[in-house]
Amino acid sequence: MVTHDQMEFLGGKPSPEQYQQLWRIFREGGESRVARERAAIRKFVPISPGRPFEPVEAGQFLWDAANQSNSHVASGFARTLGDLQRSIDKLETVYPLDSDQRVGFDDVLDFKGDKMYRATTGERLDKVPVPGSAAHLVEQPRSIFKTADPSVLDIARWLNRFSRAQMPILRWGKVPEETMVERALPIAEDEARYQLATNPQAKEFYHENLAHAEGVIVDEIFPKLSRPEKMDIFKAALGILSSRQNPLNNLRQALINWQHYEQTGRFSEWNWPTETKVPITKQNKGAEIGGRLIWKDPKTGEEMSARIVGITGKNYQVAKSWGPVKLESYGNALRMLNDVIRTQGGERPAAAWLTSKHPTSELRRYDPEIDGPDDLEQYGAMIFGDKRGPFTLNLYGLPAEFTHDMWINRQFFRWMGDIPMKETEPGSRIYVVDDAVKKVQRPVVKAAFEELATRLRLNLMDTQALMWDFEQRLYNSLGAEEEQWTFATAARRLADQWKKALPWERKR
DNA sequence: AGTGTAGGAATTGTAAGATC
DNA sequence: GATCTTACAATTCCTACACT
Repeated sequence: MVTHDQMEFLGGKPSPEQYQQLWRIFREGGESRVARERAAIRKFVPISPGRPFEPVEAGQFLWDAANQSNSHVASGFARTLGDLQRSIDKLETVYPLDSDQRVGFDDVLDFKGDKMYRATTGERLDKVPVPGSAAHLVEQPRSIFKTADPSVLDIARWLNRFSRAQMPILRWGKVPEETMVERALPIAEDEARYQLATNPQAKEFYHENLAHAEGVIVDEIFPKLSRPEKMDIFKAALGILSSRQNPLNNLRQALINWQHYEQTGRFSEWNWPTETKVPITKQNKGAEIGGRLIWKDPKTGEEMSARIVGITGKNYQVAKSWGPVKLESYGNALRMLNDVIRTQGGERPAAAWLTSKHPTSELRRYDPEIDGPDDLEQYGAMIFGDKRGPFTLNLYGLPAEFTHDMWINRQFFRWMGDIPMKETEPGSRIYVVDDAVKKVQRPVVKAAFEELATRLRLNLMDTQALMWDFEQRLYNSLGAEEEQWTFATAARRLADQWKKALPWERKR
């Protein structure tokens, strides 16, 4: 879909080349769709069999149509270029494009025999790209958007368009899973090989970055973490607290909880520095542990809110969650970690248990809800969940596991031409959905990356690191400014703060 | 009635960027 | 410089609904 920014990019009256682009989109679409759609397009373009088209003329017609200076549009099909584009997009969802030669809005290619040219510039392109591969987009950063910092939404929409122009959309549930994996692989391989040629160190990034962060933590914050079994337990807490947190907050909360662990021998299920007491009164009497308590701060009159984590004689004990997801989301997993340390008989055996495989029935001792047949062997850390489990295993350097992060989702569904978006309310702002990847989709994405890893002769973790870096380069080359925290930069920042005061003691 | 799936609500501290 | 806005390295829990 063409955004307002893109419309502005066209800069009022398009150049002949841009008319030509416009025309190509309509012409190629028109030839590859069913008659009904072709008829709709002919409303805009006065072509008839036998009449040779003039691309510039046709583009001019489209532009006029978009600007309402043409009677064909008076019937109300489209009023602006954006409307026109939305209509095309709608048609595309009804009548999927054939996987023919159509390419992106601003990237029309000409083929003469097996030779390829960029239609806009006439530039000869040596390599015929794999349809859907975005490698050449990273190679040649371009100004697609007029604003300096297009939103992720703008870019995701443009990327959907880029993919759909070259291949049919593959929607989850509409096509077999194998089809999606087959689609993904050639594109993935092309993009991965581009990465290996241009930024091969990306695959080691994850490991080296983490090693650096560990060094800073041990040297400047908690020297006791130099003991491997303690670092292993710390990493489990780090993994659990990663939900919806960037590395800075993730590491900060893990360090704060480690303080609690060193003092009490267990991790706090809630953000303990926020713990406070609220007197039980007639009005708030009868609330139970786990419930939400809302009260007014007696000093400031400010409305406060927290979860009840305990009840003593006269007071409710209340606290907040470790992060932006529900208190239990972190709390349940931290309780499991405490249980593992206790029942396995200490830090060293607990770490060994988390990093080795056991039948699902044994994992159910800690997490009764975990999926899988009783005798399926899974890593102990999988009790922390589908995302946090593999993430924790990656922190341990176990390369066999797959972490489902938002970049992997964006990338995989870009290959399908269907980066998901949603409206929070009808008519309201649309967001790129980075979350809510269904459980059933995960094995499919994982299968594609496993096969990719095999083809590249890399392990899964390095493959992920490589592709994660590619997707970020792609978004950045299209104008996103995705600041990326890493554990190393987070550790540096936190160590500096540590010297001044413990973070939770700093004045807000 | 039971099972499986999809999708929405709830959860909330931080800091960069925008605006005053 | 102060204050406000926005979005975030998403998950778990719950409910509605389709299907058996």
